[in-house]
Amino acid sequence: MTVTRFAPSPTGYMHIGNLRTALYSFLIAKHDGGKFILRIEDTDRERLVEGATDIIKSTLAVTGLHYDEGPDVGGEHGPYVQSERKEIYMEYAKKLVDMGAAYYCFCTKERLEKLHEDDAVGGYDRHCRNLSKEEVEKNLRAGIPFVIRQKMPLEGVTSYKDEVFGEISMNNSELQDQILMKADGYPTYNFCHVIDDHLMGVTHVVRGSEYLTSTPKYVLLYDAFGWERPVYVHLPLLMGKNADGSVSKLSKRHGAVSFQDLVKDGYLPEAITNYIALLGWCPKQSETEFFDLEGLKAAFTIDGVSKSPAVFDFEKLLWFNSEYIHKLTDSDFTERVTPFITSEIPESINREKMLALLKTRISTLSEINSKMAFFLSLPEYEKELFLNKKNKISDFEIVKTVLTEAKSVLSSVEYFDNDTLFASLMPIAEKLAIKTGTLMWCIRIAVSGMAATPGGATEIMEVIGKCESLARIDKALGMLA
RNA sequence: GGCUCGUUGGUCAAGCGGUUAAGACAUCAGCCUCUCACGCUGAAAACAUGGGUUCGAUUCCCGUACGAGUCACCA
Repeated sequence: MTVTRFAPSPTGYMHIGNLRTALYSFLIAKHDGGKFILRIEDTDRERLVEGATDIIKSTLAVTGLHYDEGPDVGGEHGPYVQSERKEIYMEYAKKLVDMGAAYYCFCTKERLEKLHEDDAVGGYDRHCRNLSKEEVEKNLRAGIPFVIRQKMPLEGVTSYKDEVFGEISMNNSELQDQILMKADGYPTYNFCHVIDDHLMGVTHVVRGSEYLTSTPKYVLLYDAFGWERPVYVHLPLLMGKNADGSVSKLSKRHGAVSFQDLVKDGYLPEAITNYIALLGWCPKQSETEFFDLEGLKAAFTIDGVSKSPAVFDFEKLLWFNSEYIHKLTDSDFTERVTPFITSEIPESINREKMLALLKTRISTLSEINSKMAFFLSLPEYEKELFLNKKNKISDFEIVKTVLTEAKSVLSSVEYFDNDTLFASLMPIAEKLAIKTGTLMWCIRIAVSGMAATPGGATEIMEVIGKCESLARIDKALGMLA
């Protein structure tokens, strides 16, 4: 059975790149009916951020990335938080030392820093690699702080196969004797993820391609323990476009890059998921780009994952989002957009009609406020706005005539719904021998005060009602007098 | 700098030795229309570069350029 995991470290918000990794990891498992595990990698005690784990969990929940095993839900391989598994790592590290694949290192931070500054050395000089057993015992007994390092082969080549990138080989001489256990007793990522992945039965390791070149070290660990190596699936990076046109790893300076920021800006979780699924992956033979989670599960295969980094395109996300908003039923839309509405909507407004009109014209939920403002109060406008070349309105006389006629017709209309209004108003066009467009242009400007509006004149009047419509027409007439 | 990886229109991308090199977003034009939006139609727009291999390379190999990642008691 395919078992994958998402193993974030709780250091803050949920980056969109992380979410994509979680998504792909989830999909790879679910495509095969496998298991998806959430594991919290909190071994860096200094970067730990309060509440970060909750953000991770809630993000996975709203995007539908439900995990079969993990904190809260449990499972047979728990605990799923690394800080609660501390003893396990030391045990395995010591095993490695006994096998001669790792060693104690008593070098001080100061010494390491000095090595670091000296470019000629190029990393750790393996000073403690050949300490005698007696020396190690003595240091241990003396309570000298230590770390445990992996003993890399000095020559030869280590290779592994990645499902996306193919065969990757590194000269062992390139490999540092990396730290497995830190002086504070916590393991490093380099060590504990291997232990956990093995213990938890993870079959496919899915993660960003920044791990491509360190994976040989992990593979060596599996080999040392005599464990079966997992299938590696490294994902292309997500990039952002800089102001000067260059690209770099997607980060805050490119805009809202955390899931919650995007949601706060009015993006729908399902639109975000759909869009990021397509960044670095393409379905084999598909006519559509629209996928819900079920569709993704069915369509997702690793051979559709690309190798080259993808630039995150906010324009396209925006398009996906507007498409998803348009597809919402009116009641779903109302439910989801309401929390974004910041101003009071008066009773006189036909709220339902207004939202229906706006639904197909906004791209993010937060746009609702600016788009609906003119319904609530008439914006200031110049009378020149009535002039319109296409509708052959070159002077104010015709505007005045139209509005005067409209006012008298409207006064006797009882039900202000779109169809009735349209039917009542049309005779004016006939009477004055003008086009529908000309007639409606004058009225629409009067009731909206804007050149471009969501919906036509009659739809707008349906929303604001008889009283307000007539008041706005009166105001226009006053301006023109 | 060493190592690893990548390079098809502005962006996401299909292609997997022979194609008029798909499609989507964005852009532009036209149509539709009670303005806008939607929708429809169309346009412009790409195989980084130099060598091979081959009857034939976007596709395979090598070099170059450019880009990215990585070289932590971070993950």
